[in-house]
Amino acid sequence: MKLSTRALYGTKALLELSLQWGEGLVLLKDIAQRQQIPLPYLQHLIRPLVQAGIIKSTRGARGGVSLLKPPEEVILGEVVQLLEGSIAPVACVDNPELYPSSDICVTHDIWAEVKKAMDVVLESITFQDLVERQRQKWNLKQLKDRQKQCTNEKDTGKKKPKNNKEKGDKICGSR
Amino acid sequence: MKLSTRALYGTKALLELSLQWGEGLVLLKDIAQRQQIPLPYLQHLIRPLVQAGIIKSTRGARGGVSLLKPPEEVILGEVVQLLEGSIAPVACVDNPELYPSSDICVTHDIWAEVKKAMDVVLESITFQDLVERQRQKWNLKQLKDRQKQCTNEKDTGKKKPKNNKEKGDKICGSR
DNA sequence: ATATACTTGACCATTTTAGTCAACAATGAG
DNA sequence: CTCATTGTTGACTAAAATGGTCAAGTATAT
Repeated sequence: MKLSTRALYGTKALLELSLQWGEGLVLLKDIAQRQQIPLPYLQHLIRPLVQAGIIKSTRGARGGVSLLKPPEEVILGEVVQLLEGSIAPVACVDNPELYPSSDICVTHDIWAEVKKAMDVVLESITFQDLVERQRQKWNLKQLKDRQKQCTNEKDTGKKKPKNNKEKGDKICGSR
Repeated sequence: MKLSTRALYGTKALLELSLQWGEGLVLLKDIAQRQQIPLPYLQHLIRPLVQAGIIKSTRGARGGVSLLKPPEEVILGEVVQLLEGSIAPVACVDNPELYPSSDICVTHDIWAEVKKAMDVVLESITFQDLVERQRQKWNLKQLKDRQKQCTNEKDTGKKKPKNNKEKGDKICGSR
């Protein structure tokens, strides 16, 4: 029941784009570096998103990619569907007509319920939600770091604003 | 996000055993035939269930397998876990400590929510539930078949009780 | 003894995954 | 115009996972 790296990387890439919504084009190279995704792989995996009209891409010098719609209109469920295909635990949940015994098979119903539960979550989340959650996380972390600093330095009054670039971290979800 | 055939087959096998709870030992051969599972494969895949103490097995003539606990005490979630391993969409959901960036990664939180939603469903279902659902399905089907028969035969009064063996059907979930 | 059933370990073909590489096409800057 | 830049496309591939099979072994009832 694992998601492929496509869905994981793709979601992260879209989160990057969402965070920079309204700031023009973003280089795939930069996304790849920030999210630790092999560039040539990223170039391939975003294809479905471009074709579905979620991402706009511009070639050539000063080119790049960007969201085509505001983050609040991009549904996580739709994105995962595009990157991963159906998240149904079994194929017969998607098209029961191909499986004659689906209508008398109780396990079929169960897997359909599992899929439904996942859908409820994925369809309820937009990339704007992700953006807000991310910013909140950063704020929390900043706060915690500052507190730690204060206790360490016995409250010297020095203020070191923390920068948001998180480089070199092992990416959660990569294998 | 597909389940492996192990989880699918294993669940079906346990459903068979649950349906025959209290009726002594069941032959793997019979389960394999009824659920269209290759016998040697079935023999392997139920191993974790035996080791976990969900299934009891007896070798030799007049041997077979059976449930060790009543179906209402066998949780679907536990079974899937045993057959499939964790259903977490990404490994870092299970052990965030291995992934340093988990605490600042919003996508991590999302996949954790997805897993939680699946867990709620899977942990709430016992094999007794499956048994009851299955029997209800059979009853419904019987009813429908009888109605169809009546309209076809212009109510001749003839009663052909339908047998429950569903042979030759393509199994839902098999690839 | 022997037929019956589950057990165990080794093995294997196919498919999927996670990429890489190279050639190409479009675009802007100088 | 041309050249560096940046995304596009298709072919290719190593490694892992999947979905089994096969054979030898062990326990049990008759």
